[in-house]
Amino acid sequence: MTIPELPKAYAPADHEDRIRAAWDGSGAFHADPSRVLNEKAAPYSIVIPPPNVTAALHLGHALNNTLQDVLTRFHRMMGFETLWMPGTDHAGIATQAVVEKRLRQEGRLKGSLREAFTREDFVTEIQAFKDEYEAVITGQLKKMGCSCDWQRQRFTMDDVCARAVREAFFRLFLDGLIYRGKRLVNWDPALQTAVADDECYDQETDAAFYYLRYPLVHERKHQGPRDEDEDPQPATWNELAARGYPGAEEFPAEEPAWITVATTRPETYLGDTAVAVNPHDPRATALRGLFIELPLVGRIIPIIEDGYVVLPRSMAGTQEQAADPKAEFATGFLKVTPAHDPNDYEIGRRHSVDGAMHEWTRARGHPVLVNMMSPDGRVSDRHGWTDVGDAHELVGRKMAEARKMVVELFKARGLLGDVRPYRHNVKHSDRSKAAIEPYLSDQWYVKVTDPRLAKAANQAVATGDQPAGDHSLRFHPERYTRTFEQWHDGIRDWCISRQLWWGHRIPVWFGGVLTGDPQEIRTKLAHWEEQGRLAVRSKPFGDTREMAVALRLDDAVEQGDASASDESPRANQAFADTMICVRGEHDREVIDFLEEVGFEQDPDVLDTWFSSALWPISTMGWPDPGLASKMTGIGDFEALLKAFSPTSTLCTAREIITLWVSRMVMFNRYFMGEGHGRGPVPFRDVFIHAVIQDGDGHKMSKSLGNGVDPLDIIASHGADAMRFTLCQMATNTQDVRMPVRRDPATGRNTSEKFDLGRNFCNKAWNAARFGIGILAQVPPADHAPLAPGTLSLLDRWMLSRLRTATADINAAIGRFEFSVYAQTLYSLVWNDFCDWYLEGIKPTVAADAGQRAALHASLGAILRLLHPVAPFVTEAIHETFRLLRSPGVAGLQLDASGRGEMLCTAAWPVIDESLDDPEAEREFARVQSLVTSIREVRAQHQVPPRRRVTLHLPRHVEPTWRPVQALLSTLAGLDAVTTEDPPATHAVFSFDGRSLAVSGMSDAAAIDTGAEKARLEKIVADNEKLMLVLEGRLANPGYAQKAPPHMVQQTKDQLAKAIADRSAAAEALNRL
RNA sequence: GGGCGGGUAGCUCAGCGGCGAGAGCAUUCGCCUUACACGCGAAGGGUCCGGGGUUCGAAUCCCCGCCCGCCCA
Repeated sequence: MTIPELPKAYAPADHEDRIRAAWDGSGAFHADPSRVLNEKAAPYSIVIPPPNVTAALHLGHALNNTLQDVLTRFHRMMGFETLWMPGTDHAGIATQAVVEKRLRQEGRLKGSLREAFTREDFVTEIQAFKDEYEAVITGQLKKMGCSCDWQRQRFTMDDVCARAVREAFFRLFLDGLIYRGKRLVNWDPALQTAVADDECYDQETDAAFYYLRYPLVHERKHQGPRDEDEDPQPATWNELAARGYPGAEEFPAEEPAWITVATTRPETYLGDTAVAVNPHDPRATALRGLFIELPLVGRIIPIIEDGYVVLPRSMAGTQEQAADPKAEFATGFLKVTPAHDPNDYEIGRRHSVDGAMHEWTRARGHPVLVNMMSPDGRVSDRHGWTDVGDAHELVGRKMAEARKMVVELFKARGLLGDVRPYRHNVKHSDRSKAAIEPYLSDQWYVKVTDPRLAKAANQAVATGDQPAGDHSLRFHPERYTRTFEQWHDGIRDWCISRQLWWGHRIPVWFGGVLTGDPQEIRTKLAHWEEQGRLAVRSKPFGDTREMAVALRLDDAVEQGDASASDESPRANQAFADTMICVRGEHDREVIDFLEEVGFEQDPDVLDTWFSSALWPISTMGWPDPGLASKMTGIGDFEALLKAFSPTSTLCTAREIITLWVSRMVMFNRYFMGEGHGRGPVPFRDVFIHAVIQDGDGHKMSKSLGNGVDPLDIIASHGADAMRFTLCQMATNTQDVRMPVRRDPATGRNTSEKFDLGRNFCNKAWNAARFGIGILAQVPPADHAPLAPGTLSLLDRWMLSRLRTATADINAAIGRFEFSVYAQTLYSLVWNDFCDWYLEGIKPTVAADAGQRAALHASLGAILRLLHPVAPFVTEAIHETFRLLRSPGVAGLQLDASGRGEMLCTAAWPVIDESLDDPEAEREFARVQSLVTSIREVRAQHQVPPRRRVTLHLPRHVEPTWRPVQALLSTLAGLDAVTTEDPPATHAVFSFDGRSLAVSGMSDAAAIDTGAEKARLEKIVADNEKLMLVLEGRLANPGYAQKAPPHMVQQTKDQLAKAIADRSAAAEALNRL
């Protein structure tokens, strides 16, 4: 058989497509769950963190997926039945925003989205966009060499995953873990949806502090039903003075008194429900029992005491308080607008449960939360605000406009104090750039505060005895356990509704205006409920303290709405409070009936993380694998879930711990544990890797648009080079900076950082080219595997190094130390195999069958060890390498796995301990050391590499070098080793405390004495310096007494050698 | 505000009680030595952020401080 010669350089583009096609064609990455269930192989599984379909992948994803592929390929070669489940995520808001922007750029969308498109048409647009980007992303992953099970690829909104989402929602709803309530959210008035905190950014804005005077009044005197005509009685300065209010006497005694609030958002005063004062404020006591009458509106609100209120600088009790920048602007009085400010919301919560606000507002029938804005960002009296009073001219105004008007109205009434310019951060929406309005709206929540969810998640990481902790989930690096735990400790209920069109629609129908007989409807609902096809709940439900606020607000809203539209006949209000969750997405009978009688489905969609949280099980067909098989035509879903769930490892970045990992753990434990939160975790190990930053230290992200396309790097350096470099950078550091530059020739990004990987791949390629070239020349003898003991020193050394490296690599991958894996390979291949082994065998390998067997074994093992990180180049080499035959070396197994001829399914090397050869390692280290010394001398005398020199050894030393003389000559470029005295033109060097000589360095009659003198002087100086250090150490009495004896001995030996080396060099210097 | 990480060669980073503190790139010198110039051989280059402490011994452990970054409020 003729073995083809490999090209001189590895050109990735010449191989990658061919090899990828071969992998695809072989089905090598398709996991077979039956092998697990039949106990033919142990399972190893990973689910991909599904990339968003909003944009192409960047280098951060390249790192993430490279590491997953290393794990996947490693375990596949180790003999595990290995599943790497690929897929993509629909990314609700991000994708919707991107498509909306695109439509605008194309001129196909002007004005409001909701007016220009129907929901259905817009979703069709997004669907097309998703198809486009899903293909781009899949293409990127394939080009990177990811060995995913592509036949099983999923999408978070496909039928299989949608089924899981529907079931999960239904079960949580049924179990009372989902509720609907009013909460403050970040409201984007342009997109008209709630947005998450991480979808907002702060922008410095020039604004102002407005000082508004709020009149003080007495509570009306009579109890009982409120008399609308009874005006509240103003409190006068006189009275305040009598109550001991500091400074009251400076005002006209009989005039109505007021306090001043400072605010940057005067328009929200319409929603004020209290004024707060710090309990340490000297004015607080004097104000007890007094109230505020909101100008124009006429609403009476209480004065409450709360430590959150910033004291003005003049009253600050501590330095810290005075240093608060707000203290400069503060008046000590804070208008409390719980429906329009998160801090005020918290104050509202604190005081509504058992505080003054609660008692008082309850008695007056006033809500704690007054919402004065409509979803499009205008002042509105239709969303929970009834007491408009004289403020009606503000209704319908945009918030910014209302601000100006409020200021004017206060000014006209003499109620405007100062206006002071103030620069501060204002939250804006990432997607629309609109200023965020804190906004109270109806949202759906998962009650993750329930112990079955958050607490169960924490139990998974806790160490200790059951049931306190089961330690079934481990983070790597371990420190991230704390992040995970603290998140769950401080967790708040999870808002899962988004006011979008793209996503899983909330499967709940509300009672509206109904037609039909309530009794009949009830009967049907009960019947279906019994069949498990729907779940019925009346709102409100739940009983937490937190909800008390929301409930009171719900009441308020109902009052407001009722006055606004009082059309519905009372009989049909029977289902006004009814919420119905329909279990089956395609249960037409139920859905059609509900809609016929007037129930309407909630228009909102679920937060994307809700479906992501189910990813490890939804992709495997939960809850109905049989149905999943029917839907997809993939037959073995049933076995898939049994064989591969829970998965083995999750590989992701740290900001995902809270967003995604946490939710997967909660859901997996809940749904796979029959509702008690003690089910299995979705994965045993979570590996957190570094974040890739751009050259400016910003995180590469799809939304920032600073991502570098892996395909650019593949184009300039090749996929393996990119993978190796990324792997080599994956240390336990938190961030990796990756500056790139645009190559003017191609217009693509590239970076010199990847030269490391490219050079290494080329080095491996050429080593293989050389090795294969030698092995192809001589047909192998028909021979049993060679015993290591029969091999040469160099071969035994190489096999010993290989065995150590393999053990190190196994351990490194097991501990997720990817950079250790890469670096171990680098030095094994480059330093040991190329620099020493291949150089050393050149003169002998042609005639030494044992050496050829060792070469074959080494090369075969290296290809396998290298494959997980550099799959293309190794597979390309293997195409030729596998044609070679070799008797092999006993103790080093390079079996085929029996699953095809390709390297990707070859077995991982198993190297027996018997190949450990410390004696060979020691002996060859001595050779390396002498070779290096000779090379130093050669370099200093500028001896050309081709020129051979002669080594002169003392007669009694020579025998110790005789066995390795040939090796020494090869590596150091010697023509002879002699015991004869050197000729006049020679150079002396110190080795092992002895003075050795080299001659024949040039044809000139004399050597360069200047260079030689400088060289020797440096040796003397270096050794003298070292002697000082070592002598100092030994002179320390504590050292000899307390340090371990072998340390002391080592120091003594070092010192002896330094002294000998110094004197050898000094002697040579004298002779010169 | 709470939590976490980092500061080591010109650059990017390893090392985390005991090596004269390392690697890759960059720099300098010599080489197109028949696997590889994406290469070979050699060299120079360090108050291990600052200050205390523990220890026979600290880049490494502890305390204080100064910078930089991330996550969660």
